Amino acid sequence: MSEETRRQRLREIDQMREEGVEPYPYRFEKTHWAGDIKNEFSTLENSQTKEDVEIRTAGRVMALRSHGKSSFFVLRDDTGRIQAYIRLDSVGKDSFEIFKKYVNIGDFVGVTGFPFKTHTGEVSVFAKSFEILSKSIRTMPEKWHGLKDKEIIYRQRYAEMLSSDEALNRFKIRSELFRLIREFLAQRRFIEVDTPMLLHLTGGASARPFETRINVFESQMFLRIAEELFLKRYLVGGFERIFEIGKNFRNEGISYKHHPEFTMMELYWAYADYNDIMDITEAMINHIVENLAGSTRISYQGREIDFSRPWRRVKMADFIQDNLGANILEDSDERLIEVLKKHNSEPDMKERGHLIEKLWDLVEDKLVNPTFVTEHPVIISPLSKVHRSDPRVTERFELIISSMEMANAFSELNDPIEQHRRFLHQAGLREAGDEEAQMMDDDFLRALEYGMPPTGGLGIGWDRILMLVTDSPTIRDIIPFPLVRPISFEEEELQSEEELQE
RNA sequence: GACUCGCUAGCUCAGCAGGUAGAGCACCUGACUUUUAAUCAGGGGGUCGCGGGUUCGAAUCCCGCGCGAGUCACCA
Repeated sequence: MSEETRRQRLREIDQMREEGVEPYPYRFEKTHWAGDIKNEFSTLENSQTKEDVEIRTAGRVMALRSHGKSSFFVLRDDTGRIQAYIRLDSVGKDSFEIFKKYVNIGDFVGVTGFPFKTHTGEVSVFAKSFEILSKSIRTMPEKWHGLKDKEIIYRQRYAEMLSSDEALNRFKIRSELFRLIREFLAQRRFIEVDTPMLLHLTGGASARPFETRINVFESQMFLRIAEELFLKRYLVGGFERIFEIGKNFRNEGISYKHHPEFTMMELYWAYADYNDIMDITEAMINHIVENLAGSTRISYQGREIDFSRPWRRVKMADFIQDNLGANILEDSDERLIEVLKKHNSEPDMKERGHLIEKLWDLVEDKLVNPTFVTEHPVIISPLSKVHRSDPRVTERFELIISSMEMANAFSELNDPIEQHRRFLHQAGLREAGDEEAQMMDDDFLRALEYGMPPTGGLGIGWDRILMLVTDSPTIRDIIPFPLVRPISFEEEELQSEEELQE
């Protein structure tokens, strides 16, 4: 990495200090944000000044247009960009010299002055004084094309954020999403709780966990793959409407819709069933999409998705029957395998639940608009109640949007004897080599034996909803700091350190 | 994991009949007191992803590796 500019900056910083200009001061009293200034003074006439208003704003210098005895520069903060104007006769010769000599694109600068509109009608700040707040020693990405290299974008997300307003906004939307959820649920008497991520055994979902070790107990531990089993313990304890938003970790593949660390929300609602959960899911996602995208009809990767209610509901067995001609409730295993093979899908295991999952995968991509797929067979739903009028299936639904599973919910199984039986079946699968089968959780069963109210439960992968709302083609675009293969910048960093030691 | 494509200055890219590397932005110097991709003049900056091979000579051709992107397969 040859970095002439960086070396120049380091020299400049020394020089600044010699001249008594601190490159990294402690504080700036900021009274106005870029977006606010633009809004508040948009009604000024061209060339009009408002000298009675004092503005103190700060941000990163994104553009610098120097004209000898004056300069225009653009400051960017997390509300937008605002142009500032500085001139020799307003800040004085010494100060102006410092500006010319030391302010570069990329630096943080604070400005004190008053609002005005330029001849060409841009709301700006007329600087009466300025302060360098933090010197940057690396060059910014190109101002017009920005960063395009995906590798840099993912590995140095800060570089994308600081150079792309679109990126900054994308992650502001992420934050806004979680604010909206909390607001929505608080209005309905749901309270936010938390559960452990570090566990002695995992459960609540079918997935391979990350393994780690704890030194004090000298024992193996797992990162959680779901919040479910602990949130239900809250219900046993007496909580009625709870939710948790947090990370889950699954030691499986990475794809445009899978990321090993992802943000899941689970919600449990005592005295409700899966029909109630369907209603609240529909209402909540509808509410969030409308607020974030401005409409319940959005365009995702060139395809329209319509969130207007009510959403389509199809029974899993019917949908597979209609599309593949297989009956997952009645047909023999052999018949299911036959159908799978006909569609070039080779089952890894002959276990019936696995066959059903594979069949489902074949038809999932037919669903674009929000669709509730309901009544999954008991065999693939170890934590949900048997359907009240059909013992072959459960009171369960998954929400599919744009071929992605967005939510999974059911009338929660609260019969401890039945739950024990289901765990035994899962344990059998595990012994037969299914690494994703659930583990027997005796403490959870003990909790159920104390009694858990009838409950509707829900899990939503909000990252995927966020993909839709921001029209992002991959989940990595909406995870601020996605997982990347560790390597490659060692050399670069080593060199940087050597330079610093000079 | 398989296949396809990519990796050249800090960033965005050009250069590939094999002849020793270029532009724009950014940076430095100078001019310029309402510009907005400011303008004008001049200048510095590269182990062409890494390693090996072919060749008098490789950014360019061949092989291996690394990292990334896309498609497919699998788990939310």
